[in-house]
Amino acid sequence: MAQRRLDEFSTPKARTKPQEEIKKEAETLPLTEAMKKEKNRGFPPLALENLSPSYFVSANYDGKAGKVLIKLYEPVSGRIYFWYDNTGHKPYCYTNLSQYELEKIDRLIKHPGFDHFEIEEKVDPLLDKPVKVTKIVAKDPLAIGGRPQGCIRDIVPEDFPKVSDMPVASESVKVWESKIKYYQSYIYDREILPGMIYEVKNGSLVPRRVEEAEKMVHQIIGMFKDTDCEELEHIEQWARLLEYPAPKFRYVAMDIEVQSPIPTRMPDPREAAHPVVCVSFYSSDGQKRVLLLKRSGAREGTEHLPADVKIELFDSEEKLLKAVFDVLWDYPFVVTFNGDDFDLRYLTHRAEGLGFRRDEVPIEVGKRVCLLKYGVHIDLYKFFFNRSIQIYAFNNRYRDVTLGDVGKALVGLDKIPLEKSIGDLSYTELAKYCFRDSEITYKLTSFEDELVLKLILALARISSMPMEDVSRQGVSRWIRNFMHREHRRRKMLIPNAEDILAVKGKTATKAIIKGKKYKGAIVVEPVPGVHFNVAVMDFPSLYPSIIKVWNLGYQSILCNHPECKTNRIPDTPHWVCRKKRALESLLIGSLRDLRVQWYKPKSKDKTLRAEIRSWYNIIQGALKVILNASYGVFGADSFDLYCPPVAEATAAIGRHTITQIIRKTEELGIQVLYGDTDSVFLKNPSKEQIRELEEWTERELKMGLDVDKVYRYAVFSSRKKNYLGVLEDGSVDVKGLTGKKRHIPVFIKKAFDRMKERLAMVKTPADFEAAKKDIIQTIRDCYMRLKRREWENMNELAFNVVLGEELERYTKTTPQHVKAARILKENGVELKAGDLISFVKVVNEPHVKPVEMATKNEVDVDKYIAYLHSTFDQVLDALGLDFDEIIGLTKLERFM
DNA sequence: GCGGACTGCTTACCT
DNA sequence: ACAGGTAAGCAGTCCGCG
Repeated sequence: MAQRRLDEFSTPKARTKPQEEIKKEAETLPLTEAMKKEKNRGFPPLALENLSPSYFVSANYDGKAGKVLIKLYEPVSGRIYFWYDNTGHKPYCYTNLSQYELEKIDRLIKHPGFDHFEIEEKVDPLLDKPVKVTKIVAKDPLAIGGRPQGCIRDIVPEDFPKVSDMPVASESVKVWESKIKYYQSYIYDREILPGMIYEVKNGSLVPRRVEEAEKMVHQIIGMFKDTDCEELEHIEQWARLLEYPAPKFRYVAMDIEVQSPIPTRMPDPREAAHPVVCVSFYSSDGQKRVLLLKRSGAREGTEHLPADVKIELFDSEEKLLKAVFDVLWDYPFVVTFNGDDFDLRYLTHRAEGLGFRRDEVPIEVGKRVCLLKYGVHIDLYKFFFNRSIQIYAFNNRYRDVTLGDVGKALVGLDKIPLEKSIGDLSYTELAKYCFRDSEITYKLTSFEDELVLKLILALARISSMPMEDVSRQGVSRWIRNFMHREHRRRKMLIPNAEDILAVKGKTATKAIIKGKKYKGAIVVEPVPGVHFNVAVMDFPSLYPSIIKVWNLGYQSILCNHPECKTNRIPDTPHWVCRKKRALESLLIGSLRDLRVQWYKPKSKDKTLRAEIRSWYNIIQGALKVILNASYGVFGADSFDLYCPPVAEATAAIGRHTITQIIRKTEELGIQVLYGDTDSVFLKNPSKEQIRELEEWTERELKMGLDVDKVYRYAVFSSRKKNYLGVLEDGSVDVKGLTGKKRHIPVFIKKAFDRMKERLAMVKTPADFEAAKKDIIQTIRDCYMRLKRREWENMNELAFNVVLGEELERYTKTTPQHVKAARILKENGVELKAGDLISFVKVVNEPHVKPVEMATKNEVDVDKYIAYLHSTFDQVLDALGLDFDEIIGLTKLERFM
């Protein structure tokens, strides 16, 4: 297959115009007032021939210019430059109807957005053969799709059967690629790479070569020289994307405060009925500012802010907003926490209400996002809310996605607690409070060498998405987009989801859990008890390895070659293609290899400079996030390349793999204590046995099995996904035990943590006797304090449970936290899905009360003792202890 | 009318 | 808006019980 390398692209075939000419055109466009006013500063800031190397950070469709607009960030000046498309690229979609047939469709030909037809040869990946399709080219993206009615993509299948001479079923009329965002389509077609470095030459965007990075790419290729050609090509492409340097970012963090008459309620940003009384900024180039609105009756206050914070007092809100907007017209990156839904939205509507003209406001308000006309807005709330980011990039270090909790967990900085409402604060109290929020937002962006921005940049490169989109969308979009890029590059039609499903069908195995689509992983029954010297062996990224080694993808699974039907997937009726490599297998497989063999080791290599190592660590983290989701997306019907048999096959091969490992392990005379999905826990294996197992796995299964960690000892009950392991250095892994779940009362958690600390000190089996005595004491102590109602405050007894749904939607049952939430609501507290409910168990109906309303004497102590019991049982039976006996003894003592 | 066996719902966790 | 598997507690239902 003749393919161009990614670094060779970008000499657009179409006639190009220099940006000056575009600028002249832009000047004839109806320039907005603000644009004219900004012109002395050079607005729009065009990317001209002499532009220094700049990062492609964002792309959008500029409706006024009717062109794609690309934002380039030039790190030396710290400014954004605009580059408008000058190749005449137009939006389009494909159809299997011929030009002749399409011409009969009146509504299409007369559509104001219709431009022309082209005939193109493409490969249909579901048929695996070349097809001729008609490209319907439009004048603007909304003509293809996006309007509620009368779009080309709907007209074609609706109208053709009616105008056809032959009876045609509307399902046989196909339209492809009509739902791809226009600027994404542009990015794929022009093969420009978001996040990478560009210059402007003869009006075109040209990639800038960085020799140092190319050298590393070369080194990586050398390391993978034994891999086959097709795979190597992809390794090279990924490596180039990941080795090129990141810029130093120039950015500002922002936060606003609004004075609302009802302090418990968040002001509505659509109405923006109340004044913006304070705005703070904290920037990478040293600006620390608090802008305050003069309020009648406000006290000066006595709080101290850091000396370098500049406080500015405004006598009108208009002037304050103008000063805020000046900052937003200036910075290439603006960072907020929830700015999409609050800060930027509120500012915009407030400004409208105060009579600002549209073009004086630097914000573009969308349905769910707020973008900037000049720079790039990153909403950290959206980014940290992303489950994959939360779990895999930050190892679940923060639990609630609030500025305070994320700040505490990642940068050790909490919000300032407020006892009064915003309106009752003095100037300095308000300034201090507001400034702290900007400070946390800033530090969440700057910490660990600007990790967050670099992570977003790396993900933008991998997924070919603008930084704004990548920071707001989920991992399935990232994966979809790099798959789309590859389809376009190979001139493959991007299949419609319903066609994949129709051709490849559904699943064949039966899930254990009711309502699931197919059978998943194996969990081995644990051997209860205390076990010394336990080696945990696992497959690094098992599912991506399977996708790679077994050539899994929507094309290859259940392919139509008769000779492949014998290439069976164990434990399923499925087979997989022998003849042609699937794209998913290639792309995910090469990413996996790069992470495991290059980025993971480099991120730990102490011989490298700290900043290089930190970049490698960011990259391996980005790859981890993508690889961890790369199997799940095939089983998610929201994914555009949804293919249930691919997900099912992956899980089935996983079961087959771990089953074989267990069989081989036992053959080698090693006891398997436990295992889950991709891991086995081995009792006291010898070095020799481990080596033999590793070699056998590599040879027979073509996959690496590593020793992940060795526990000095591990404690298992009979429960799956429940254990405690003490590592050689004394640190303790607790998995799944109630004692670590976040909803349990602090009072019980403290006792559990004491036991954990005591167990960490145990080195030999003999040490256990003393440890058991101490643990018994801990439990008795906790029990007695409950019985005597000796706790410091009611919060210690609170269960903290997330409200998963809106309150009204609990119709089938009423769980306890919902009961407590309803009591809160009756008392005027506003609650929504995602809120944490803190409640205490009490004696009288309905047996729960919100913490703040409960008193010491109504606490149902026995319920807490029962909870203490079940929490400790998970460990006690393995230690040969019995909760009732421990408690019984104290009862005896009391009566003696 | 009441208690035990059972199922279903909900949340939090593991890989 | 990535997947399935497991634990735990409680809500709700059904059935038997002179």
